[in-house]
Amino acid sequence: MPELPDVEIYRKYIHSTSLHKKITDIKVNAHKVVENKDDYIKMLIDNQFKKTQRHGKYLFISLKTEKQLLMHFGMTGRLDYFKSSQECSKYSNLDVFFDNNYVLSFIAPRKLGKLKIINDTSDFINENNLGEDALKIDFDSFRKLVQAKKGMLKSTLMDQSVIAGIGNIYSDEILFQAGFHPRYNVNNLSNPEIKTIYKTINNVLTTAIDKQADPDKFPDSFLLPHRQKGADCPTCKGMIEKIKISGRGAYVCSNCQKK
DNA sequence: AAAATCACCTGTCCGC
DNA sequence: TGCGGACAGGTGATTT
Repeated sequence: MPELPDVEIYRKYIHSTSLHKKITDIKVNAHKVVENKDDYIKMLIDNQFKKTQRHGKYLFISLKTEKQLLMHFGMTGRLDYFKSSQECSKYSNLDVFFDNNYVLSFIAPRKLGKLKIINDTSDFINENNLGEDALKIDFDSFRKLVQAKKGMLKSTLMDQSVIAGIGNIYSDEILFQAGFHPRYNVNNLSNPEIKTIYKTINNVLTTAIDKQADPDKFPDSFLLPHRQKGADCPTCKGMIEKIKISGRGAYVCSNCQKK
């Protein structure tokens, strides 16, 4: 479930479980997901996690040496920290063993995740053409970026080179709460409307983080607990419909969301 | 430039 | 209950 709020929860998870412990061993289970060669990723052994940092949907873990371990969760990635006497998930891509006999597993059943040792986070962000983090960008920069775009609002929100962190689920939530249809043309937005969207992004993402990114804990006024075809809109009790945008499912209340 | 489609993988859900 | 197809919270390449 890895959009910005989920990745932020994972960041906190690593922060509270895995820092400042000696890494005694690692096990690479999915070579497709771990981009480095075996002898290179082995630099984790005898190393330590020192610090966590998130940018959009990417998580960076600083090592005791100058390097960083990059995590990207794809569509199904998650983490688990457990006693080494317990059994690892059969979908684990990488296991990191600590000297306290605990293990951190990076688990991505569809192998769409990515793990990699990198030298510098800002180089990585630049090379991968990532925009500013959706929670850190200021309004003026956001407004300028949006005004330079054309096309559908949902696509703009999900474009990681514009702002980083929003994916399919949370773009639906933001559009629902801001009251715009996913196909709404960004060119038609007024300044106050851009401001509304900016504030909604902030509100939705911070609320989601606050609720551990668990839709079951979200307020009932959110779309997410109702995000299925034929469900009742929490605002107008009309029907939530499913449409397709760029091959992705988008859920919308055409009564509440401006076309 | 933006949108759609496919590919990458594999588990789960839905309909017959 | 069983089977096949569609679909899944991401990204990147390719085509229209």
